[in-house]
This record gives sequence, structure tokens and C-alpha cells, in this order.
Amino acid sequence: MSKGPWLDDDEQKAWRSYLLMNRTLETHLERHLQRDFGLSKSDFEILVNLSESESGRMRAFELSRATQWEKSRLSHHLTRMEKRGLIRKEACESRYPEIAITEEGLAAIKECAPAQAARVREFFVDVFGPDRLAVLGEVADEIVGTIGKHCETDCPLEVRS
Amino acid sequence: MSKGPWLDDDEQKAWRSYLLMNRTLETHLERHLQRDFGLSKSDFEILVNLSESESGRMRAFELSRATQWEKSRLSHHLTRMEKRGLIRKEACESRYPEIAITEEGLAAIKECAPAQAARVREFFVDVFGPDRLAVLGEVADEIVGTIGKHCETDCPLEVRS
DNA sequence: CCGCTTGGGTTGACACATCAACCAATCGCG
DNA sequence: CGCGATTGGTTGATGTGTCAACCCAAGCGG
Repeated sequence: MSKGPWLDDDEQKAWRSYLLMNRTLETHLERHLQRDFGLSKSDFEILVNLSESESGRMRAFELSRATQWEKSRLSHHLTRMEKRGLIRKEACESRYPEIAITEEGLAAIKECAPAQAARVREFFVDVFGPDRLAVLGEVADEIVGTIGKHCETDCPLEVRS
Repeated sequence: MSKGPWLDDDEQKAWRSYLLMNRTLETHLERHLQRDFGLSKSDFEILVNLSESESGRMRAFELSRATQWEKSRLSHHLTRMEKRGLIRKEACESRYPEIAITEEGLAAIKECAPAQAARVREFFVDVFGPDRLAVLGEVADEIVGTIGKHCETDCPLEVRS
């Protein structure tokens, strides 16, 4: 109907393959995380960050930096996670609460992380293989860098931390 | 705190670079689509599919196959888009309505597609370059294939159309 | 001291996605 | 024919993300 395409054929094909890979990988990983452990990708991301910190506790803005989430999204999600007992907001000397992972949260992530890692390995790492994976890593960083540079002026994207 | 990592260092690094690239690219593209043209990524996807069809009209289940969306998501989104005048559900001989792109919808996508394509080229295609892009395309297809194969039995993922 | 901006964080309204339940027509097949 | 299963599609409840507005304390220029 409309003339398109606006990318030439090879580019178009690669781009669409990439998009499909993304969607497939994401939905597959998330589906299993949800089905087998009752965690969403978002829950997982928060728990990973907390569990990797020394003390198991972080300030909200640190999490915000680490995850690249908007602060309101983070705030909403943390209150939900607190209601489910995965984290706790606890007061400390400096005004603002610290976010602490609970026993339950720690147990949850320790349980699901190996399975998740295995899937990433099976469907991503191993399919790429070491060489192509290394190349991807490079390109990915270049792209993040390019976008970061491009946005320095006009958009408040915190990619350039 | 928790011992991790569950992937070794190189794998971990590549995987995280990839995740960050995804997020960065996605939010960047979507932000501009939204800001400059008032369309979401979802709107765009539907409009692209409709505008690429011969007649500018498709059945809902065709769109569902093309986009890999769940039918309820599609249904909800189409009613929203209809309210905004981007598409129309029109009755035809066979029971079920056909989804038709409106003048307004066609105008919208014709306006934004070049800009969108330019961004994809600038931040994705050109950063990869032809060789690495070709490689990515191959790997992406392999990954989709692998997951599709793995899911044939237990999950109703429609990737294997 | 005042008033301003900035930074960390919450809130509410709304858009969107997901899940399960449902509806209606059609198909397969005894 | 009859009836269960499948298909295409809608609906409603609920969980999640986004945007803009707001709150409050601290820093700072005057």
C-alpha cells in the first residue's frame, strides 16, 4: 500500500531479525521467570542489584542509576515489592529510607538465578559462541556510546554516568 | 552479598552490554516517536503492518500473527487506536471485522517513518556496519530458531508460523 | 534572614499489558 | 444429526509504566 521500505533490503532484514530476536528472547526468559518463580523481569533486576551490593541495601537513587529506571517507576515498583515481602524500606540516619533485600527476596533470587543464567547461556551465549559474542559486546557498547553522545545536549538520559 | 556471578565474566559482560543496548535503543527510538509524532512503538507496529498490506486492511488474527501479540492485547489496543482515529474496524461479508488504516493513520505513518528509519540507520545500522550487521542477522535468526525448536512441545509461542 | 533552585522521593491519573473468562460460529466426527 | 473441540474475537480485573505535579529538606546567593 505505502511504498516503503525506508531502509534498504539488507538493513531492513537485519533490523527485523534483531527485533524478533529481542522479543522472542525477552518473552521466553520472562515467561519462565514468571511461571517457575513468580518473579517479573523488573523484580529480578531489582533483586540482582540489591543482592550484588555489599550490604544488601541501597538508596533508591542508586537503584535508579543502576537500572536506568525513572524514579517514579522505581518508587511504584518498590512499594509493590515491599507489599510482597521481597524488600523492605528502612529508615536510617540520613532522611530518605534505604532499600534492603529481605530474607525472602534473597531466597527468591538465589533460587531462580541459576536457572535464569542457564537459559541465557543456552539461548544466547552458546548460540552466539565466543567470537561473535565478543563482537556483539563491542558493538553494543559503541551503540550505547553513540546514543549517549547524541543525547548529551537535549535529553536527560542518564546513560552517561 | 550473594556470591554470583552465574555467568563467567566475559559472558556476563556481553550479556549486560546487550541488555543495555536494547534498553537504550528502545527508549531512544520510542521517546522520539512519541515526542515528535505522538505515536507509541505499538501504534507504529500496527500502522506499519497495515500500510504494508496491499489493501490497507487486515483481519485481526493476521495482525496478531504478524506482530506476535496476544489477541487480547491486540483487541484492546485496536479499540484505543480506533478511538484516536488511526484505524477503523469495518464489517465485511465474513463475520469478523476487518481492520482498516484510516487516512489519518496513513498520514501519521508516512510522516514519521522516514525519521524513524533515519534513526535506526544512524544508531544501529551504521554503527554495526555491513559486515557485523550481516553476522547479527544470522545469529538473530539462529536464536529465534533455537527458542522456537525448544518450545515446540511445551509452549504455545507462535514463533514457528 | 530570605527566597530560589536543586535533588531525592512520593503520589495520582492515565495508558498499556496480561490473564482468565467468556461468546459465537465453525469443524470434525461418531 | 448432535456435540465437543477449535478458532477468532471481546471483556474485565488487575498489575505495571509514564507523565506531571507535588513535597520537603538542603544548598546558596543576595
